[in-house]
Amino acid sequence: MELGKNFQHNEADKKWYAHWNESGYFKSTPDERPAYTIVIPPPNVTGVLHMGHALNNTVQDILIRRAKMTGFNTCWVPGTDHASIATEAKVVAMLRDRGIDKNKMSRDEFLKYAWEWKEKYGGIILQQLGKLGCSLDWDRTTFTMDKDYYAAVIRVFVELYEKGLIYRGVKMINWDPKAKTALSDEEVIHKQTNSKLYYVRYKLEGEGDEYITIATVRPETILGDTAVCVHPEDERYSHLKGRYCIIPLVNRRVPIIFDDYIDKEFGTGALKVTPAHDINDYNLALKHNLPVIDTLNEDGTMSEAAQLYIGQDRFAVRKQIIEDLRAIGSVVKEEDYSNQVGFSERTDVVIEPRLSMQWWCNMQQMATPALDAVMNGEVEFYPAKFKNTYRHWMGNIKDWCISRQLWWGQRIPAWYDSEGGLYVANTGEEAHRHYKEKKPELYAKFPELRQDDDVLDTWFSSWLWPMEVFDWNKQPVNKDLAYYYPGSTLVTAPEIIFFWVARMIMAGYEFMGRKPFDKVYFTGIVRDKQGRKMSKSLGNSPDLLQMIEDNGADVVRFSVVITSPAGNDLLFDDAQLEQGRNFSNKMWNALKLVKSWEARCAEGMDDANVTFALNWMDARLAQVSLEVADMIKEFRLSEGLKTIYSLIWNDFCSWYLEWVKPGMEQPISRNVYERTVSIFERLLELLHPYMPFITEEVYHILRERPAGDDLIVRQLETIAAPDAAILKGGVMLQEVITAVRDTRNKNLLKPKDKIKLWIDSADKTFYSSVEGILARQVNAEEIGYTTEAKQGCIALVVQTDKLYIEANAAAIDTTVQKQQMEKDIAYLVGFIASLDKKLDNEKFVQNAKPEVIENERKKRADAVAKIKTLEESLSLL
RNA sequence: GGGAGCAUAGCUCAGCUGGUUCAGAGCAUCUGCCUUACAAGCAGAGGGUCCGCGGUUCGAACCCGUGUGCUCCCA
Repeated sequence: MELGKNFQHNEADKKWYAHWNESGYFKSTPDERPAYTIVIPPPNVTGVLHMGHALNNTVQDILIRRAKMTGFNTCWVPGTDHASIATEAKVVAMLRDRGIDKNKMSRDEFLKYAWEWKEKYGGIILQQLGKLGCSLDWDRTTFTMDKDYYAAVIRVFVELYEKGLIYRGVKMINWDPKAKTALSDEEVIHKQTNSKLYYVRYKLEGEGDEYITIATVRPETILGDTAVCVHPEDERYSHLKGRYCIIPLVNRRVPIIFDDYIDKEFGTGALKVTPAHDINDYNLALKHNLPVIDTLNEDGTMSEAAQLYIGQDRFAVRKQIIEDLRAIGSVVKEEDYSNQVGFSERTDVVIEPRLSMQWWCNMQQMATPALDAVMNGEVEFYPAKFKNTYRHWMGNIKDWCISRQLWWGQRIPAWYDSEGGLYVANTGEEAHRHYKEKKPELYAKFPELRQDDDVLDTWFSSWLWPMEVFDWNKQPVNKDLAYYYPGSTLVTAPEIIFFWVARMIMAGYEFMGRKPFDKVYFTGIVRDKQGRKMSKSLGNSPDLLQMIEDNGADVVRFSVVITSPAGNDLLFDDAQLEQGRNFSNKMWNALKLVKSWEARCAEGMDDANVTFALNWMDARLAQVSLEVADMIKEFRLSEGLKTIYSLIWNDFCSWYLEWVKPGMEQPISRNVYERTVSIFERLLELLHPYMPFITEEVYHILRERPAGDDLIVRQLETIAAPDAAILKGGVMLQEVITAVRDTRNKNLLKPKDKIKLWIDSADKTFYSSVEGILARQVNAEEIGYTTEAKQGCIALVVQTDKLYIEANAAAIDTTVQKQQMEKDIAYLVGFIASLDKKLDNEKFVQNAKPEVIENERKKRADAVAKIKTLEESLSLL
């Protein structure tokens, strides 16, 4: 079979993904094996694959594939969430493009369009995950607005309402004027912003020209001021007790009030109080019984109540009002000021604190078991540092605002009668029944109920994900749920620890009575080369699909994982793609080499000269397999990949293949060939979870295979501890080869110049076992043994063995060699001195553990022996 | 303002319970090679005040304190 110059990823990716999928390898049904379950963090239905997804899902796929190869029945559940705000915005935009105004259509009409949009675009991101190689059980694909899922969300709402944990109330909420909905605290992003602090004077009521000056960054809210507040102990203002001042422009008379909430140092020490637009001011208003004037409309324009600028945007008014205030001489001064401003996570507009009637979920009770579970390790966090973050949030948990003024989402199952009476129920019929029972007379007159217009926060549905993907609501006791729940590992980004992780844990305990997953692995954030977070607005996120197209999924996976230490941020750089490409190429070439031997196999050859290589490679494989198993267990995936990379490139390609490689046109022993192929297969096994496509392709080219013999489902053998002596021998052999090569280089011997190598060592057995390998690797035509110094040779020392290179004397220049040896001796002398200092120190000998002392003595003895060897060799040069 | 984390080679990071085979890896750099799978390669090399200061200890990259710089989360 003729192999191409390179691995052709485009064909192989497509071919193998289809093969795996069609062979049912991604599917899972409960059986007697242990389950390994991952529920995907459902990507937003409006989303397209970006670097964050690539990292997150590559990690999950690695865990799943590895588990698959180690005896688990793996189930990775795909799906998407409906993303209320984002999707509704998309649909509104789509309608606008078609010349349709959302405000002029009914809820049902709008939802029809929304579903149309979802059917058309909602599956894109899942297909893209397939391109990345994700081994998802597609038959289990779930959407948070599926009929059954919808019902589950409603049921949970009703249950929590009946338990008294959900209630309706007026509070200060975060208002998104663009999406025109309330948001939870978690959906507000605080950013440091450069603002202006304006000092504005309010005239005091009464005769004369007395003023009080306040400082504000939001002068447009002046129109809603209903008091000015100062600290009771502030001497500057103590004379103002009982006085009133006049709000400029609107000429409203408001009291000067006193409260120790005020920070005397900030601004002028006098605070304008705008109860409708600031939570702290609102609290003051409650305490001091002040009126509340809401001067903003839902879209962020000024309301009728503002009296001025009605219908104008809040930011335009901010500029205008300052000019107008300046015109009447009310602006005292302005200064630059840096403050934290809240922005909407979804629409990126500035959030308005707003008093509003919303639905709330009291989290206090649910938080307790969820907090305990993480603190006592029942749910394990990796890295553990996130336990702190979690504890902090859970310990100060606030009620969750769960209603959204949108149409796309689960509509709140609350109905109102004409008197405002409230009925919460799973269905409209049920609500009517309650109504009829409770108020038969009213019912007789007005049987109609009006359902609440709002929908629930998307996270109020996705917190049920780990259980509802297994059909919890419809069949609370079912085989899948019993088998797959709790999930093994949740892989997600730390930024949604509160949004989602914490709430899933709460929901798990509240509704299942059990945790939703055993472990949570938090990946890092993907950043660009300069360390900036990748984002649409910065435009620094590469086109991932193009990247997969150009490089193949394996290379993208490689580059994403190789640089991503456990739980740390990932700095993505194109250089890593190159490294991955080179690695693929390396394996492809190794395949070509091994394949080229297939036709040259000879039976019954004497393998003695390469036995060491075979045994050593086995031992290295065992050693690395064990290391990698530990690393993956601890989510040190990047280290695992580095380790495998090095095993394949260095140990296998650079050493092993060179050691067993037959001479030009020479035959190779059948036994050596077969063992080489097996070793190659085992390397592919190790690498497969990281780079599934090329490994599967190479696996199949390596040998003819019966149907069903696919790498993806191969089971890893249990590994016995490697033979330490062979490993040590391998290191020694490599050291000798490197040292001889280096000496050749330093003495300006050409690669083609033949040498004779003389060895003076106590361990002749070892050298005879590697003689053939050694001779070829250093291009020696002969290897001999000696017990005395060889005159006229270049001497070198490896550990405590002496080696002599006999070569064409004319070419030899020993200057560099000599310098190196002198340096080595000097280093060792210093080393011995430091050891002596330590060993002569009584306190050390008294306090240190015996084995430590013993080790120091041994080091000293070795160093002494080595100096002796070096000196002898040096005297020859 | 509260909390968390980080600082080791030019870059990205390992370094588990303190003990000179522990100062490491990969990438990058330099030198020599078109050597019979691979120049997307091979062989070899150089490179660090382990952020500063103080302390604990026989011994500190590692533990404690402090300063500086950076990052993240919360308010």
